[in-house]
Amino acid sequence: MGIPERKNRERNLRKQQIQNAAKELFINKGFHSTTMEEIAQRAELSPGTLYLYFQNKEELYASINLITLQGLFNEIEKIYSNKNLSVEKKIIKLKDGMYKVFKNDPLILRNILHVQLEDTLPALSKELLDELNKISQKSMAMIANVYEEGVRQGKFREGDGMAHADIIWSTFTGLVIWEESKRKINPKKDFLKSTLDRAFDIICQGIKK
Amino acid sequence: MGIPERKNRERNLRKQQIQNAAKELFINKGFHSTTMEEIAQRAELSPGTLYLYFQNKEELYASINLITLQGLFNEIEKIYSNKNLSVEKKIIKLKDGMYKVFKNDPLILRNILHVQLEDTLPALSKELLDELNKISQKSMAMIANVYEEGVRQGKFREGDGMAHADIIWSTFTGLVIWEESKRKINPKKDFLKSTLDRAFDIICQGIKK
Amino acid sequence: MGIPERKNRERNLRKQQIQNAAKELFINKGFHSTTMEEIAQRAELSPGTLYLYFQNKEELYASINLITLQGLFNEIEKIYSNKNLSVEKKIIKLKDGMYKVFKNDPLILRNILHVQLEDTLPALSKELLDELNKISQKSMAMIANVYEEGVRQGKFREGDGMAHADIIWSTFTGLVIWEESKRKINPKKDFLKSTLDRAFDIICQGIKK
Amino acid sequence: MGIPERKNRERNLRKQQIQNAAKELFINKGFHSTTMEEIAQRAELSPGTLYLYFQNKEELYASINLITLQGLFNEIEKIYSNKNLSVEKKIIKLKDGMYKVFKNDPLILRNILHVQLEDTLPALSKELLDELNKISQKSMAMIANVYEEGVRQGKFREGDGMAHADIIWSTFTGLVIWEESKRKINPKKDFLKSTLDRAFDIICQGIKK
DNA sequence: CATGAATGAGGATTCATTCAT
DNA sequence: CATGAATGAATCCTCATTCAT
Repeated sequence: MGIPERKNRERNLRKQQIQNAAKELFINKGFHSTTMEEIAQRAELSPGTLYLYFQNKEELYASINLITLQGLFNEIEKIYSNKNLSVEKKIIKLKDGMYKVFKNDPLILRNILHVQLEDTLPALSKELLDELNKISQKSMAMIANVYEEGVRQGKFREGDGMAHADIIWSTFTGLVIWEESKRKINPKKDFLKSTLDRAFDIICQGIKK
Repeated sequence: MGIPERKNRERNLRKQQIQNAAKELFINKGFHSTTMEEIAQRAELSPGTLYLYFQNKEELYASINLITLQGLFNEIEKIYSNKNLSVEKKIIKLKDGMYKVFKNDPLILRNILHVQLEDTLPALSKELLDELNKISQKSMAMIANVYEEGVRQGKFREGDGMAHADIIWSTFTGLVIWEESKRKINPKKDFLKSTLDRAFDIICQGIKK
Repeated sequence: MGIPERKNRERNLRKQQIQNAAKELFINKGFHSTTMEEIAQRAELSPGTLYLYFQNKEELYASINLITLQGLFNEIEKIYSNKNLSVEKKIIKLKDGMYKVFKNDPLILRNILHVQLEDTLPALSKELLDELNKISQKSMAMIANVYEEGVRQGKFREGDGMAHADIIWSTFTGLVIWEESKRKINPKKDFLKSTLDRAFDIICQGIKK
Repeated sequence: MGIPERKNRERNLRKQQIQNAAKELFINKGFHSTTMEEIAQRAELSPGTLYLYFQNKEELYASINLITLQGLFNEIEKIYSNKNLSVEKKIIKLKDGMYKVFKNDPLILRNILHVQLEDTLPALSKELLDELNKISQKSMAMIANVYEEGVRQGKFREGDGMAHADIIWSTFTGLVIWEESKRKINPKKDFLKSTLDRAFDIICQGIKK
């Protein structure tokens, strides 16, 4: 205990201070339209200081994603390994969990999709890219397991677990992107939650035996 | 018909020439990473000329999406106004129609998704923005109508038409990008058709009364 | 005649306009302390315009040196290929030729020396770097040949041609900058010509068999 | 002697520690490409500490030159005043002495020439500039005396001492710059010593009566 | 209409220097 | 004395847009 620890803690606090400022701006204005100057201003620091904590703009951007990505994985895993939940409940909970993560960091989905479309927009580091893929694969496998468990329990119609994981995941992402883009045109109306609920209600009905 | 008409026709051709060049670049490189210079080069025109047909970069970008949206929703309209189809069939047909369009021009969806995913574009002219909104709203309204017709016929569960249109549309788009991205990792396996069928089968089951 | 030719001519004029502005600044302030903004201002252009003619600052810098080297190369070649001159005369003439070039454009040597003295060789484009090296090597090779010819004719002492080319070249450049700097303290006295003559007289004596 | 002296001694040691670190970096990377941060790191100090010993970067740079400049002067003087050396030997020794100093601090020549070329790169203080000029003039005078001594002894051809000092000095500096710049392109080959020897061999032959 | 050279505002990044601890 | 985090001015370069031809 002592000075090194405190220093380290303070350093992490500063990083978070910057990440918080950056996150909000990236969400509202996008990667390109957000300037380092703006981030610095919002973080109440000078531009140069940002570079003491992050090598460049892209790394700062990437670091924000990494955090939320871990959050997404954790959320899914928590639900997946909850022994007290029925499979039907688990699917609903999965949706709620993903929604919670997304609400906290709307960037995450955008970035996952950018990676998928091999968009070179922000040149994410190979490290983060691998991390992204690894986590998303692990998450999909867990969702697939939930479905297969339901089939085994005679609750869900026969079907490939992976395919249904794709459906669950795609419905979620598709809705999020769509509602997000609608909110750009009419920022006041946010139907995401209710539409998501309805969609997963339909899915639950649809997959029941 | 006469000189004014010919002039107008020529003007539209030029616009298309520019839009085609821009479209490919925007799709491959994104909005910010594509320069007007590049677009001009690919269109075999000079940068200045672009501004004779489009007020600015953003307007050009928006106009492209207008085209894509129009093509897509023409397909929807065709199915919508087919009097011989039951509402259940219509939903299946909608999926097949959209699938056909995407199979025919896989770039279309990516382009639309790029709109949704791209950083914010502040300076769209009110005119174009309205046009974009009008078309997308009309199209979604058609899908909504199909659902509501189903409700009226006692076939579908009670529910907001618009919300279900969003669900149908989102499920479709979500699945397409997801499967497309998976095919990049394993190009030989194309599960899109079967997964789409399964997803809409689930939806149809799920919305049934 | 024709538009392309005129365009080309104008383009070259612009390049020269920029090079002239840059040359003077680079000479007076060095590479690092000269800003592109300053160059643009002196050339009565905007900063962006410079980049229409030169890829970056370093390329602009290199291009200036290319010009200077080329002038020098031409002079050396003229003497080298003159069949009527004995090797002794050629060495004297080389000195006179270099002196002439220098007198005609006193900036030349300073500029070349700046390349040599500049902190770090700027990351010149491979193209330009090759060109620079090629010319300087060809020039040195010609001087070396003159010496070796003298050796073959039994007039000069045995010795490596290249090493003697270095000596001849270095004596010249060394004297020019030295005398030039002395003239700054006492502008009226110009001993360069006579000191150069004496130096090459000594060299001629010294290399004689 | 006592505490103040020790303090002073320690202070000078710190200064040297910094100068040594800086010297190596300046030699290898040049003035502009060397950062204070790097110097601090190599000196195992913090950036701020550097400013306790030197007002700014340029003064640190200048202080290094002053040291070596004294070394150069001392070397020349030592040879000059050595009663046991013949004038011919003295000229050879002068070359060796200058070479030794240069090898120890390659910056020195670069800086002397920068001054001559009125390069404002590092804004050397007027103090150092005067010191530079004074020392170099004294050194030149000593070299001139050696030549004139040779003339008086009937060993060298008639001629102005100062002019021959210029020739000797210029040949040396010219060769050093030239070989240094060649070594930038091909760092492995270092012909300076042998070419210098040859050059002074030629000069000695050339000035002999 | 078309051109394309020129513009110049703006952004990421660097680094000498300072100052609170 | 020493530290090293923070500063912010300075610089290279880009690119959407304009305008004289």
